[in-house]
Amino acid sequence: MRDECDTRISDALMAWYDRHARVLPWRVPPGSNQTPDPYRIWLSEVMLQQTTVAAVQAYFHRFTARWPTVQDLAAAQDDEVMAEWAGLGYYARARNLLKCAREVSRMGGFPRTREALQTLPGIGPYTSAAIAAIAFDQQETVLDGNVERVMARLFDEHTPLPQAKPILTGYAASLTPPHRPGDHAQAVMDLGATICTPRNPACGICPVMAKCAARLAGTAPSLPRKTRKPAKPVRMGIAYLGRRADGAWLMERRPLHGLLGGMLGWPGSEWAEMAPTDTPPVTAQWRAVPEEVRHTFTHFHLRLSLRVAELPMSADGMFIAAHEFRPAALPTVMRKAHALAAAHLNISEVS
DNA sequence: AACCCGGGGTA
DNA sequence: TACCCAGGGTT
Repeated sequence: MRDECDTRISDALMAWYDRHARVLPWRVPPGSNQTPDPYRIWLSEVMLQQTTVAAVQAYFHRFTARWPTVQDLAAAQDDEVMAEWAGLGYYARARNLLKCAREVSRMGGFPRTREALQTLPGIGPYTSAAIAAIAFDQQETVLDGNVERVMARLFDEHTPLPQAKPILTGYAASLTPPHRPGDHAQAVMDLGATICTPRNPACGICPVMAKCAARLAGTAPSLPRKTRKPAKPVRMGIAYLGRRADGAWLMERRPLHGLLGGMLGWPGSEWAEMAPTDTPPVTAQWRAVPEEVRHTFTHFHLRLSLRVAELPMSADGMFIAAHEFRPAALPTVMRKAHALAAAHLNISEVS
């Protein structure tokens, strides 16, 4: 934290933000007399981790309608929260969200400093700074993908990420003003999201174009530099979608840690680069579905073969009753598998 | 420091 | 296809 900053750039940014701030459901508009609700700021920041604003909005509305306060969320059941999070991805966020809500509820409210916030589950360097600045008006500096890009361009920094992170943090800190640090943070992120975009930045309408070293050098579109990531391997697997005569589905709760941790899923093989062996969870007349489910995760492509069967009422395993089965409560790959299997079984079910 | 962890939009 | 997105946790 520092007391002086480059006011030429930050003033221009703030003036732009006052006129062009995005309207977002968790945001207090610039010039408003409202006080930000730390619960809503925290919830939005966690949802926005590696997730676009467009994808978050509907989830934010559902969560805040169902759980208006952190105490409400703290009192929720784990399964309800995981089901409500389904489809948003990075499911460790949902588990940490609940842990965090319960700690905060027990403490009687959110701590106000970056240091204290960062000890809470799911709150790291970025999110702690964002909450401290936006919800509690503290002079903290956020560094996310937007800020990295804006700083790399403003200062024409060619050091590749992630090596450049400390350098870019220094630049960002040098611009953070003592007044309205939260609006400043949101201004930089709005600039990165709407003007200083990864490709084809709109330098011609940028409020800080006169101070941008990369625009002067003509290097803006190529910044920030990043080390190339290796190509994703393809993994294969088999999933078994068994349905009883009463409409109940054979499912399993995935282990708490690891891929899709804590979510409902279909029993099946491991997902590996070697072709899987066909080992059904229960004995039945399994039929192969001719098409595959294709899905891409963070670090691999999955090609999932499906087997379907009608199971006897006496079959062992965890069954989800027809009236409790909701495709929307499944992670996307499991929802895709169900949609394909249902089409193959010619089941007419409302999703 | 390296690795793990979703899903959707975009060029 | 590859990159991007209001990153954090684990080892």
